[in-house]
Amino acid sequence: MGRTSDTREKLLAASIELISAQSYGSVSVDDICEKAGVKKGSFYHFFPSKEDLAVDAYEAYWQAEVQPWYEQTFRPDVAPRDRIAAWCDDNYREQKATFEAKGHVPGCPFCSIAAEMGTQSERLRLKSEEILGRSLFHIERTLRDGQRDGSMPGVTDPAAQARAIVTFGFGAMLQAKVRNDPEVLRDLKQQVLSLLGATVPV
Amino acid sequence: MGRTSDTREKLLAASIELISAQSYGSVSVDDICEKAGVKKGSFYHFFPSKEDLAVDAYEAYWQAEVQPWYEQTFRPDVAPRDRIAAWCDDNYREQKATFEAKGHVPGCPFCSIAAEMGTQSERLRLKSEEILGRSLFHIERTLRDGQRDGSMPGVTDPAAQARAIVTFGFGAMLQAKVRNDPEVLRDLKQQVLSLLGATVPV
DNA sequence: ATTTCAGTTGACTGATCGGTCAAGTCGAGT
DNA sequence: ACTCGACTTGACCGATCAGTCAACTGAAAT
Repeated sequence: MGRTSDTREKLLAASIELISAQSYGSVSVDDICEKAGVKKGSFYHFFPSKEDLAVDAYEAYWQAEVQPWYEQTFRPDVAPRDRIAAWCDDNYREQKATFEAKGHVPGCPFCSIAAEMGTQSERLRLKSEEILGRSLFHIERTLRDGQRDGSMPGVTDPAAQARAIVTFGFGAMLQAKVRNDPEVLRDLKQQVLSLLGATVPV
Repeated sequence: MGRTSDTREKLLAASIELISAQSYGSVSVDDICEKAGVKKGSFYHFFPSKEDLAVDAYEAYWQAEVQPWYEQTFRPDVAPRDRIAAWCDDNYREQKATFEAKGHVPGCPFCSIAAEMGTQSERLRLKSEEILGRSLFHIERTLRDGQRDGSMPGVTDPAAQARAIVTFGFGAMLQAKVRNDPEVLRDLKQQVLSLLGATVPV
């Protein structure tokens, strides 16, 4: 019944691309529609509001782009230490590639929209919190694996140390954006792994 | 000749308050004028654009509020480790106080505007970078002091370790904003001090 | 007391904002 | 082949956006 289309997906893709490169507040519904090659009436056929689109777009972006990369990076057959190292290096490479292509370090899109809209849109904040929680989950599971197989003797409190790694990792992405210099992340791997070397639990 | 007024200062104060609590993009010139009790014509008598106001407002906010706190916190007569501890605790208390008063963890305003506008306004990004560099300066000087007086035996590379502390500290403020929970910062002091390899008495 | 000009005012602009709507179009299921 | 409704279209809405302007006001310096 009726026809189908990929308009919804085009809107999701256009919005995440524009908002990640700029910001939620500076990207208009018209901008998104133009980028997606869609008329505004169609936009409001699929999404009740710009905010609804954004929430769905971040979830779709995670599922389409980030989740597959996490599942690849945190494969159980990779040594725990190498999973963490790959996570750091991939983040570095990605930020560096965007910087060289666009001239700007974009930072983490989930963190950026949370920093911008966290106090104004509880739904956007919750979506960011949820997605960043999935990152934490992979890190924490990795630390537990490393603790179990004895390859990470520095891990004494996986939950707390995973939170520390997430804090440092996304903090470093933020610093790279502030300085607009991807080289801030060059030694991220060593810095994060050294967080696990210290036997001082929190 | 002519008259004087505090209109400029009122605009600076109103804008930093609104933008910190909301975001750059969602605060209009009209909002700022209304909060300052000033007509828009006066706004454009003092500032050529909203962006110019924001740059000046962040600098004025640093000079009026943050710089005095830093100079108090990082007084040379305070033991280096206590300076770092106070910096962490004050940040925790401030975020918690705002959360209890307004219901939202605001995060660091300089980081927030950099996350929002860093890729769009080079002037705003540079101002954030400059101000965050002043934080780094105080931390690094503290580590050098601790290294010199022997009270921080874990300090081997003050510049690098200061960058790590800044990365972790502002990363933690970002996580607190993402989760809208100031208690994320409760153990910031212990976590930061453990970056230095120092043992923390509890 | 007069001059002078920094500062103030409120009405105004054209563009753009998020969002609406009635009138279509067209493809999948029958 | 026809129907149903998912989807598309473009005109439209009132509000708000950043920014302008000429006329006005009043305090400080003379």
